[in-house]
Amino acid sequence: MTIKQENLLTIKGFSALTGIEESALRYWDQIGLFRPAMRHEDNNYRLYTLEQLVAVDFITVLSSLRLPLKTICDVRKDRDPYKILSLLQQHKFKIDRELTRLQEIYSTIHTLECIIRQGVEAVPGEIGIRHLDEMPIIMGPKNTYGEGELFYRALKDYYRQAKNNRVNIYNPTGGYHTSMELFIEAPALPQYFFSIDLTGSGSRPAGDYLVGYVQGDYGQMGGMPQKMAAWARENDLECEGPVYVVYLLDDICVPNPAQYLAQVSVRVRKINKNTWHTVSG
Amino acid sequence: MTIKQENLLTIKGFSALTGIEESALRYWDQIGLFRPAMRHEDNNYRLYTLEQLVAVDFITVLSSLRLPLKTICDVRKDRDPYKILSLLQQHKFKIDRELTRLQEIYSTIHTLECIIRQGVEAVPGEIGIRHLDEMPIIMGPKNTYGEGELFYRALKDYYRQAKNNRVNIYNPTGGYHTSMELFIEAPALPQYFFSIDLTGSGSRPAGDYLVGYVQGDYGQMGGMPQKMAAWARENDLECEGPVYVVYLLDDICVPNPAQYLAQVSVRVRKINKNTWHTVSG
DNA sequence: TTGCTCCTCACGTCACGTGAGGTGGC
DNA sequence: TTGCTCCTCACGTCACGTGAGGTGGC
Repeated sequence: MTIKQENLLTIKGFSALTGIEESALRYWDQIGLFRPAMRHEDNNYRLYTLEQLVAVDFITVLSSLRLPLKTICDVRKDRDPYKILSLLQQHKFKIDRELTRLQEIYSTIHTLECIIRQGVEAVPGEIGIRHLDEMPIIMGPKNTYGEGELFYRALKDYYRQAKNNRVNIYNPTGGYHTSMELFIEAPALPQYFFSIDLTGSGSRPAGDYLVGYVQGDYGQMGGMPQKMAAWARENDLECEGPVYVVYLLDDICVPNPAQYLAQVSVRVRKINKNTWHTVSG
Repeated sequence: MTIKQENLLTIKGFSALTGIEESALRYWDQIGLFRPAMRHEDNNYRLYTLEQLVAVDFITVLSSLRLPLKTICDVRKDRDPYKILSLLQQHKFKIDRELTRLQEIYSTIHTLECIIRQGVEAVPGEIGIRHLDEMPIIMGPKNTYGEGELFYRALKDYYRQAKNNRVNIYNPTGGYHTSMELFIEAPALPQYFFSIDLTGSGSRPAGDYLVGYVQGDYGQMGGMPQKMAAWARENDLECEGPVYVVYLLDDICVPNPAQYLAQVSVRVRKINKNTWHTVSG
């Protein structure tokens, strides 16, 4: 099959047809990954043929997943169908892992969006009854506190074990206090930490919660625990089950820790027939 | 909240906890993206706090999709909840596009694997009846040939329109001849080109085909068209419908065009009650 | 003194991107 | 001469990675 001028493409035409930048084509030529079929005798222009499109496709598919050009180069220099098959197999595994990772990140971003949106809607200091949707979580191990200030050691332990258990460390973290009494006693020292994660087996169940919003740095609950307990009593409610603390706004959104915003939530039970005061909006 | 030695992490500890390399942490410090909470008074060591884990998470999530560190830097310098929300929104779009792209590549690789596997199993020169599964394809426009050697112009047109129509150009391409007669007449000039693509609306239907395997460069069919026609006649078969030519082995797998391998397939119909000779294996 | 962790500074890497200065045919 | 496409060569870029040479406390 003789090659005629008509079937030859200059670098510009070949670039337009493949979508590969001219600079990339020159670089590929330089490192020996992919060379033009020939050079023009007079002006040394690079001349490509249409058959070469197949090779370009192959290179772009492999490099699309950050396979180093050096590796692609080696593969192409000494290729046979079996080598290519095994390479493609490995590549499929890589793509699978990448897909999983991206889906995790997507889910994390989605969770983060929901949390921040709640954060911008919340009024600091407000206390009331609110319906909360189910929030899937992954619980960490029980925290052990010895002397004061060991909150951070517990958090460190939590992060460490999360990494060991391959829990997605990017997910927002919350504090879990086993009861309102313990929360009042030590509002900065939760008995557990948890990650908000769609794949979590645990959850904060959907339902009506007594919810309070507190502005301030991590663990700075001000008088919120007492205020919430008082609010419950005044409304003939009894707190039951655990207290969840989730930071809706933190370093991600606001540079100043004094403007962090936490959501405190705990389930309540009527203890007589008075009506509830419900927060509007 | 006073910071005690106990809550401070040296670069090694912080690196271990976050999984970020020490060199990356130093680089982030250098460009002002993420600085340690303080330096040790005596030895100038970088000292990180556990609160800083949140910021690291945020940075890694954003940079995981190749958002430039400069952009992340700018965002963090002047952040508020609404800006972060809009950034996350954009980021979700980016992830969506990336997911789609990866799924396309996965599917292309899968198709390529199937084709190459058929290529290594095929015996060059062999002709016989074979069951072929359905092959989804996207047809290109009708090729127009004027004078000789215009095969490449047609292929170029096909690629161009494929790009314009956002057909995944990475997919293996085949030739489509509208009838056995036309294939015999001009075996190197198919009336159409097509892409093998799972999302294609067209297809080569599943069924028993008369299949021939030809070794050689693109369009070099040797005597295969005539041989297949003869084979059909000898076995009291009549070719019907289009002839598909797919290169199972080409530049991707073998460096020498003389060793390319094409599969030619065409549907056949019995014209009397003689039994068929079926290829083994 | 040895071993360890940290420091800064400089240079390398990867896959190009971007001029700078020059060529060749209309 | 002008405009256009191509060339080579050199240097820049991005996000680090990798020593080289030095410090500080046990």
